[in-house]
Amino acid sequence: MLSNTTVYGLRAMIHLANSNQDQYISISKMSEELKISFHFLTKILQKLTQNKLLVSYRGPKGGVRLSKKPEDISIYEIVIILETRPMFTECILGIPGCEDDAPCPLHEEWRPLRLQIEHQFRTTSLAHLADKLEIFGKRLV
Amino acid sequence: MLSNTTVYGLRAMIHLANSNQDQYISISKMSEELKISFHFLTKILQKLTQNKLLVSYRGPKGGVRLSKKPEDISIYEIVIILETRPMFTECILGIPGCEDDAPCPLHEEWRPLRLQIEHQFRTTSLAHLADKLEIFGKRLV
DNA sequence: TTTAAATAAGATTAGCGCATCTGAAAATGA
DNA sequence: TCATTTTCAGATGCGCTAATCTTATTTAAA
Repeated sequence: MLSNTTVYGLRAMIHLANSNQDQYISISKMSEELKISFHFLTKILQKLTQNKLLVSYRGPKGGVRLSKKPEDISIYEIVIILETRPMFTECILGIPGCEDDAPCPLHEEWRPLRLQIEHQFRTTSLAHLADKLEIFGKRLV
Repeated sequence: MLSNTTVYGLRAMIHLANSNQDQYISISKMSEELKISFHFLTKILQKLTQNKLLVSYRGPKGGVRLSKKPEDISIYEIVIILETRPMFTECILGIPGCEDDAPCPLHEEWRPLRLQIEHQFRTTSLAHLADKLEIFGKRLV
């Protein structure tokens, strides 16, 4: 469903939403806590930094932090940035040019589900997920 | 969402459901009509044959045919056979052991969507899709 | 000013699904 | 029996994402 890259990115972002927003969090620390390869995580967070979802700071005491409040970051944004395929729009049968006007046989059945998934992703914020982590003791590892 | 293998398999099965059930359909003919590499399609249909969804016959006039009525084959069965990942059960954050009792932060939001997708796949038959192809002129290529 | 800590960026390697190729086996028909 | 058609099965090559490695750059603190 989601690539490893996206999954790691989501976990890292939830972790950041659950951390102190006023300080930069070291990527190496995060990679240890989340059990993600440091170099790979660096690459992923770079992409999120380039796309303005994170702010980075180099040097000692450096790291990354969220660019806006966790309430204002949806997991939709993260997925769009990290996923190479257009998962919220692509045809379930992979038929080129499949759309409402020229649908594949599965189009009508798939459309509402696709929209529902997109809606859920758009309306789920990092803050919401971080709360769950905090309050209900859910896990990222 | 679905691998190429699964997508090709689904298209081929819909094509078969839309063909004469009483005769074997040549894989090479199908590969031409569906614009799928012959060798690759052969591999996919072999898997479906091994899993009893198709019956094959070698030699001249050979090919494959559905093992039961199109009404009785759901696309769920096809996906389960061809997809390597357990897409109807896996955690959206890829966290090992994530389940109702030990959920990840996204578990509650994802669960109903996952179940809905599974239900749609389980209740969509090849016959239904073949009808659409026939009646509404939808396309597989 | 120097050293160490940290991200940035590019190059390289590994693994896996995708796709192809080749030969074997089975069935038909002449 | 023999040639042809077809699926079956195993091996091989390709390409992309995943993962690693290396070097450069920035910054803080001693």
